[in-house]
Amino acid sequence: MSKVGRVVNRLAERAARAVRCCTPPAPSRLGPEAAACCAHLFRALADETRLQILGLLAAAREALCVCDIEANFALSQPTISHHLKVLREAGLVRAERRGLWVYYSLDRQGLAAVVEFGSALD
Amino acid sequence: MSKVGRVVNRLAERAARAVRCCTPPAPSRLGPEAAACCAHLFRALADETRLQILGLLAAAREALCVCDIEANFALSQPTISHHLKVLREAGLVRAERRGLWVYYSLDRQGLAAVVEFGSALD
DNA sequence: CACCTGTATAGACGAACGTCAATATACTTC
DNA sequence: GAAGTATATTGACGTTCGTCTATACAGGTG
Repeated sequence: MSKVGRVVNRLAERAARAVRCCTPPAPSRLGPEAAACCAHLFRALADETRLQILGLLAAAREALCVCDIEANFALSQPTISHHLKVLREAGLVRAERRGLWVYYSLDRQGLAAVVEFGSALD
Repeated sequence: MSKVGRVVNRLAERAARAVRCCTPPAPSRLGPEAAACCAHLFRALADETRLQILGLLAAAREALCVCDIEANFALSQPTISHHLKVLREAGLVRAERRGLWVYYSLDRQGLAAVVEFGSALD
């Protein structure tokens, strides 16, 4: 059976089961689209190296060039570049070119989103 | 060459490069052990389904049994059980057995950790 | 212009993850 | 204790992720 078919079957089966076991359904506080957006953000934070990069940028309190960041890890340059890209696309850091170097700094907006999420569910 | 060998080589090479390009090294605000711990937490949040489960529990403002949670998703029972386990082990939800059912509720401590992280880097 | 240096991208590979069907476990009821 | 229901665990499979090497691109310098 197709995947869609299986899903439909499962939902129909649930609808048929008239008696709910305990509490009535409550509308989630996090819609599917909001959840997808937050998941993208948290996926960027779900790696030890990326968290340490954020820690470095926070401690520096100023922009750092890639080679400075790279110097703190026993990882190849492309790997660091990859992590920076993930952080950038999640809105957690910003990049700025200065001549030959690219400087990265924290993007407070992304961090604010993290705090917001935690507070919203509380 | 072994992985360790490669890493050692890379570090030695960096030490040899006497001239740093721009800023002096700053101690990270997030040690390796703290980063690993936070990464574990965020990995649990890095999935759309798990975020929606948290949203459900937050909206309910009371414990929900697994079948109630399950009813909100087109996913198999073992899959939901798996997600609940991940959330449990991250300290984001708590489980409590009541007769035949297991009730899940938010664990504010885990959520507080998320907020703390966001604030700490700011 | 040719060359060098810093950063990004492409492609490959193994590990980890989300999902499922099948099965086991925990508890209740007859 | 046998049967039924709610939840957890196991093992398999395809996908995503982190890492690497090799290479491309961008911006300086002779």
